[in-house]
Amino acid sequence: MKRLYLSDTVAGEIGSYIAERKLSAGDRLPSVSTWMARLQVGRSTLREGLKRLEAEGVIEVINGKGIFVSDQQTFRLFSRLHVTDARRHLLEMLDVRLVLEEKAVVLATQHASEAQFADMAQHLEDYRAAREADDFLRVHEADSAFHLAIYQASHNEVLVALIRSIHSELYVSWQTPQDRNEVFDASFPHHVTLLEAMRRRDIEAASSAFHALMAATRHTVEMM
Amino acid sequence: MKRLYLSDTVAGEIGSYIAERKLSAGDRLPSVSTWMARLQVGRSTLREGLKRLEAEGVIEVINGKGIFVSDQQTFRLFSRLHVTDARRHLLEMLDVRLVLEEKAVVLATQHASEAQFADMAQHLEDYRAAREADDFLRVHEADSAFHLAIYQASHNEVLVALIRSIHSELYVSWQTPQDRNEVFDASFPHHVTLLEAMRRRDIEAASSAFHALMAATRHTVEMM
DNA sequence: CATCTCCGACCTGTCTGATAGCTACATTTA
DNA sequence: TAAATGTAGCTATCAGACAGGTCGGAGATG
Repeated sequence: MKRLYLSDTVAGEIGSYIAERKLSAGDRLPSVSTWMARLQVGRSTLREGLKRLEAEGVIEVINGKGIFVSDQQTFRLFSRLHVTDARRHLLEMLDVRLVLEEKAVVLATQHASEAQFADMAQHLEDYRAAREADDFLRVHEADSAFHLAIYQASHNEVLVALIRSIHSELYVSWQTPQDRNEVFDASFPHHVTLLEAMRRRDIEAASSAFHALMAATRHTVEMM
Repeated sequence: MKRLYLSDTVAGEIGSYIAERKLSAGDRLPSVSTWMARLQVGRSTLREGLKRLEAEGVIEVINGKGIFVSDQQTFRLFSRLHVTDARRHLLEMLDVRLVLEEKAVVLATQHASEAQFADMAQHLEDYRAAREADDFLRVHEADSAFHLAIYQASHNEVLVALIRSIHSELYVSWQTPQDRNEVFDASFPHHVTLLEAMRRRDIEAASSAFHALMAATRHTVEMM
């Protein structure tokens, strides 16, 4: 049933090229004319393939410079989701985040290395320092980094890929300018408790600390 | 910093056209030459814009027919995930699926309407009939439809959007041609038990039935 | 010698005209 | 009536051309 277009084949071909050579962010790919000769296709066909890879976030084509491997793909998960009730939407997102991150917490408690725990501790320290300096941007960055570190420590690549993809859409929305202090002050102690529990490899305690953290977050959303 | 290319403007323009007129799946868009005249751009530029929208899953361009609004966006979550160990990858996917779908099961048990339960029952009946006819394609379709129905009955739009987006990548992979019978035969009874428990609004029973189902699936993967 | 300017090689962005192939539908034909 | 054919409209692809961005080196300038 699936129609096969040359331009899609081109996209696959170039994607394979990247995968096979294990190229990473910033690496440069052969030029358009090189690919035209190599794949024996016309210019427009090739560019359509490139455009598709670009839309998928695999590559970046820069005028005058060349074709480069992109650092990460960004998707638009909710771009076509018609959100009528913002508060309800936030609560639904929290539900999804809850189950994904709880899994990450459990896996991280089991599998995280000491270096990864140290990494998390550093993010928490940044968190505290930024809060003290009333630098909310950095507070949020540190908070994000802490949670991302948990996902990474889960050693589940699918989970990491998934959360990286939807992170911006899943986490950003509740950054209301109002009452930031409350949100952060309420959740910070739970962060500390969570990290300590994970470090002790105490799944029960880690899980319950995480639930307490999410309960606090949910509470602030429900108050909105 | 963000460079503005005409082809991206085109994509935005056509996207707006769809949003403004609230077009939905299957609706037909003006032809390429119409757009060329309307936006005053060349054909290749326009087609690059279309290719981007196509990659984002917004539209579908079919040779000889025209340009149509697509029913769902599909993004490629694992396109850049270098999978070295297929078996481990499958197990990781199962972990992610487990937590997402368990949440869906619980929510569906609480919130599903009778019509939605009837829908699930119909899919199960299709499942059984297809299995009897040894029509594995339809077996898989019915199975997919059953699980998707659970997500939809959860009434959590974020969950639905998420699972719709990654469904093809999260579920397709273990369709190994070999031993299909075993997989399906082992899991079918659990499907029935699961539906009955949800229908009774018995969260405990539904949850444990779902776990049994996933345990069976995990078992077959681990045997691979 | 150090610095600046300019030019040319190489790259991508866009346009245009032409051709082939696909699809749906009306028309003709057996 | 049903199959074959013609046709209009559409997308897929190609080839060539030109404009504009980027970068580094040759040469001018001090």
